[in-house]
Amino acid sequence: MYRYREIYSDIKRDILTNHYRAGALLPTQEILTEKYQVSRLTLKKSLNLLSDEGLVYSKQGSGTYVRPRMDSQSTEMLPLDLPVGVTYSHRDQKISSKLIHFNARLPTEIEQKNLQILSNDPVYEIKRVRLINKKVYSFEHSVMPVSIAPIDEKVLSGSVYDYLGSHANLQLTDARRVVYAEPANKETSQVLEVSLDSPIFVIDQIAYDQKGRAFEYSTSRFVSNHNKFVLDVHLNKNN
Amino acid sequence: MYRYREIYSDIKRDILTNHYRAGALLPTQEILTEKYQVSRLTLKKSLNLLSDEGLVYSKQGSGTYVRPRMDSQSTEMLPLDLPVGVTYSHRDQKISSKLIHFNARLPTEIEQKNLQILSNDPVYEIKRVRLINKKVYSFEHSVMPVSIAPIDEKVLSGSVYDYLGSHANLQLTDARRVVYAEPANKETSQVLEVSLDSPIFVIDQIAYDQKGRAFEYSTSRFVSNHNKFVLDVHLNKNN
DNA sequence: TAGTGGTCTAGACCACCTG
DNA sequence: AGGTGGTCTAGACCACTAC
Repeated sequence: MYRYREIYSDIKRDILTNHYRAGALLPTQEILTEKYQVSRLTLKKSLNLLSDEGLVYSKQGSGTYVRPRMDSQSTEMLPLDLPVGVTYSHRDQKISSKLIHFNARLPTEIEQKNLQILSNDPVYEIKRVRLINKKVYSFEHSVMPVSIAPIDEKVLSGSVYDYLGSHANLQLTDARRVVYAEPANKETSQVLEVSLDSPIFVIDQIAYDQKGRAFEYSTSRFVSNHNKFVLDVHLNKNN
Repeated sequence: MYRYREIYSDIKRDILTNHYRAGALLPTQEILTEKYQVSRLTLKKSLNLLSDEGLVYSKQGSGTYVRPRMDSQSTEMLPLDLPVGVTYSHRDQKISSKLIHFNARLPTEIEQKNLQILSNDPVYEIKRVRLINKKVYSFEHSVMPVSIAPIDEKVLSGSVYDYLGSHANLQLTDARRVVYAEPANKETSQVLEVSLDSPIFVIDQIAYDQKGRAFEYSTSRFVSNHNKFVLDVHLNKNN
């Protein structure tokens, strides 16, 4: 592994274990370069990572300070800046999927636009209910160009992202998410087992792979109040 | 201005104006260092900024590629990773506030925890309706320690963040946001002029200043469907 | 005035991709 | 094997803060 990553992890651990106290000054960059036996630039790269994460902030001419830590996020909340795929979020829980609908068809105009495909490029349409410990969790409607990779019902019982990673050398690296609230329609209320018109939290997502191709357009619906999403925002990045 | 920022802007402009086409290779770092007459490290810093923004991606041993551009976001959507303050989002629209409630009191337990204050540190409690072009837009309930800065009704007619920036040398640099959907209660439905139990999009926010102090705890409620929020996610940062 | 962080250089070596 | 990007160094100068 890289040196600046090691140093980053080392200092981060020292902060999280209160070895460096909140609000206190970190040692000067000169002292830290001696401690870790690296050049100042390498050390600075480590500090920049910490700064991007919001753990420290530097003031020119003064020093680098440890930020008071935000409360660690409650386990009930899911990070909004990670894949919606339940697989990644609840590692110790039993995730399963129930396939509601699976077929191929031609794309709608909106889908053509979002997936950057032509009107005669076929797409898969998939509707799944996601369950955690056999309890209904979300209702996911996704559309994927057939040209990306062949899909069958077996794949859909697990994580599609994992499958695409190992079989199509395709990784989710960027996503545009649009979030909003809406009343449950008939289908949603049935599937999520809530009453009609009750508030639903919706995440629309366009997923892009490492080369910037849009490969999935999906809408995920969550029962309100059961599910909250957390997002840590860092403005004023040094860059 | 810094050199790496200039180069970053220059290349970004070239990408956005299609001077460098989507999917195409950028010139090699060596050629670019000659073009801009800088060291490779400086150039690399510029490319890293572009990479963090998702405009390009680099493959070791191969080159740096221009990512196909995502659709520019619709004007109807507000970015979720910028201050909720309407002021920043709708620059060309007429923003106003209607003060519903303003007082000082002692904090609840939750507020003590979120704002990292003691039970006898007084807080301001503010309820405002935000309007765009005189149309109801959001209902904002915020709590702020009195110790941060003196507030009066005049300040509350404009942007509190602007006021804190100029009068208390305090800048919003980090925030933790929790988003979810809920049914409108009596107060919310009255203020936002919607029916009881209709879906409301909620953003809870803890705002931190440049030194990591929590200075505001707020809940903003938006009428569903009128308001959608967009978030661009970039995973796999090089770091 | 002294000390600190921010930027920048020229050059080196390594890891990876493509012929 | 050659070319590319990723990392790292030692040293320099500048900008800002604090005293």
